[in-house]
Amino acid sequence: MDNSATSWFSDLGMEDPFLSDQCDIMDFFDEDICAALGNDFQGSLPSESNSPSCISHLIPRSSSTTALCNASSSAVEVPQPAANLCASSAIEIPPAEVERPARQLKRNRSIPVILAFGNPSPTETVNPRQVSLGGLNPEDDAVSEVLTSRVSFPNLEEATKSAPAPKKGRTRPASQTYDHIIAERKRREQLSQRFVALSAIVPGLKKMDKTSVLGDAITYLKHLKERVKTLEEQATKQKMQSVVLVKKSQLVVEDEGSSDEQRPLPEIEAKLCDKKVLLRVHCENHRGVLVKVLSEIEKLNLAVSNTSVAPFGSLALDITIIAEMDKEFSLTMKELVQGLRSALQRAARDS
Amino acid sequence: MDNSATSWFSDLGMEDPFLSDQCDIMDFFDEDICAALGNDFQGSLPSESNSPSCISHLIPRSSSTTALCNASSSAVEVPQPAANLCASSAIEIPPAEVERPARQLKRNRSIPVILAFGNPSPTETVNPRQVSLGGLNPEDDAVSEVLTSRVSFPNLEEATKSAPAPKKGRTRPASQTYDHIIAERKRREQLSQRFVALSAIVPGLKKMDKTSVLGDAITYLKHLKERVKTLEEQATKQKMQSVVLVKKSQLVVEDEGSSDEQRPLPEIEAKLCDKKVLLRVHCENHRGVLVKVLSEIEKLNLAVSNTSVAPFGSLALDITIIAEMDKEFSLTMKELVQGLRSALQRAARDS
DNA sequence: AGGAACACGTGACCC
DNA sequence: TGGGTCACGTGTTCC
Repeated sequence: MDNSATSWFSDLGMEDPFLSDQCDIMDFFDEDICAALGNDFQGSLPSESNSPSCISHLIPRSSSTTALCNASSSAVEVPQPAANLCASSAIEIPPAEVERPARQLKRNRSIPVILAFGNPSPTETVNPRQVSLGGLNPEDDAVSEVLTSRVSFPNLEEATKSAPAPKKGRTRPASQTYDHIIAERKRREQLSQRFVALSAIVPGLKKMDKTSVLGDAITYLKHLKERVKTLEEQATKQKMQSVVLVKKSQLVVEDEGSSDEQRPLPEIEAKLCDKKVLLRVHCENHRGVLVKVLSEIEKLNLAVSNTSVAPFGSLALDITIIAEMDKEFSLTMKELVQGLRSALQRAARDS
Repeated sequence: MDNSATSWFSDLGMEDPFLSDQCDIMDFFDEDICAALGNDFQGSLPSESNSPSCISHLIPRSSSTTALCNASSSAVEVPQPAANLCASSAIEIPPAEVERPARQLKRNRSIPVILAFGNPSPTETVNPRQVSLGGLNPEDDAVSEVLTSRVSFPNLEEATKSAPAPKKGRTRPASQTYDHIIAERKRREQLSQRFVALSAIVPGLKKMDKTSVLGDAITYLKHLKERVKTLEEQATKQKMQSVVLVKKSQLVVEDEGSSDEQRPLPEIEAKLCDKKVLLRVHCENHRGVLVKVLSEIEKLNLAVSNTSVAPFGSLALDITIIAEMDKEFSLTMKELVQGLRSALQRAARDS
């Protein structure tokens, strides 16, 4: 039981592909493009912050290793026509260069049974329109106009933090924004992978959203923990159970067919031959139980001639006693067993 | 075994406060302020999108029920100096009105042992200033200048979507952005709660970040699953085995009800606990019977760890043996009992 | 300085 | 259509 809380790390070996590191999948994008264009692009933005997903289009995304359901071939990866806007002039990024497969059609819910937190591979992404540049309305000419004119914003140079020199700013030096973005993506992807891995092992998952998965995983984990606990203590104590009590039934009642076991441990068996008594006691290994048994036996006017005690299992004790009755005093085995049992139960209660 | 995959939902009852709904904690902010200022504010921004955390300051945040570690005094919450700007003019939000306690000093790492995903509760947050509206650089006058002039951006009216009428837009009707934001906050908070709940259950957690918690939870869950599995099959196979077969041996050998028992005297009884075997043999007291029994036991790859023999009556012998079997070698009690019986009968025939 | 982790607001998408 | 979920880029903090 105690080791279950400490030794479970042993199977941390990557038996599961989900838990493998695969940090390498992120080394995919053209660093030159990022280095060359990124700064200019960022510089041309109104200023720090804002346009949350605007710069993202410069950083192509890997084909989402998270997805489980990308076995659907299709593959074609429509190259996103009509990628209008995105800070049109003043930014000299060839839009064809910027491939952005993942953003549109984010969750491929066509296979709902397999959940995939994360982009389910850009298979059959038919609509290429909708660049959705950072919340900006595509196909809205007015907004596009706004963007364009915003790029030609007068004090552009002031807002520009060109080089990795942060001028005066509080925020990132603009060369690290890249690393920041891809690091964050990597983190997110890893987390999503863990989520699908988790949802794969938790049974009976009804809802597949992250919160539900986590919640059900928690209750399931609790359930497992408790089950292990009961199973473990049953494995030690209660395992003797049936064996043991079947024994007792032999003496007292002999109810054979019923598989009703589960009686507590003090199992006592007595045999009589002439005036000699063979006594077997199988009980929990508490302190003083042997003395208790022996003193109880002597109380019953039995003279012990042989005794043997041995531990069995983790917490059981096996006692064998041979004793002899007084000639004039005869005792039924039933009385003997019952007296002994009650004495043992009293002792167990007191301890 | 099979029910373990289906019946664990039974303890879904909210024994755990982390899993309680507590959706009500979100009804906190002043809707009037939001309705009155929000639209104007949003309209005064250059256009849709951008400034990701700009509107958020109008929506005060609840006192982060997620945090676990706010017992840490420490408390003082340095009030982030010089939080000027953020769309200074044109936006008539009294900064005192806008209390934004949670953003600064996000994770209270003063108690690293208790993890707390989420804001460590804004208790005794002294500073109400620091609007820090959006990702804009505070204390940067140039940027502030840029912002100011941006607000006076010429085609502001074009970008303005005043009412919940989305004019033409693709995005949200701007009255729902509130609900969106708080819904998202609620979702995030729930998720974080689940994370701390999970991290409280998984033992031996070394790193406390979400990814590690999830990963360790996964391996731990796998470990538990496997343990339950082995425990269960051990509980069924091994237990039933011993039970049933001891039973059967009893059936064959003993019939207790008649006072005259012990007919075919080799009475053998075996119990199994883990890999330990308790063996009791009650037989006629022939010469060499103990050696016979012991050698037979060793032939079965059982290592005797304790033995006791005592005469009982005139011609009976009572032997108690405790032995252990090899780990890889599993022996059914039936085989054990039968092998021993045949050996003893052979020995009795030969003598 | 620079990586790592987090919460945030936001647009997109689905039912 | 609206509530719910997701991934994204970003600002921020910690080491």
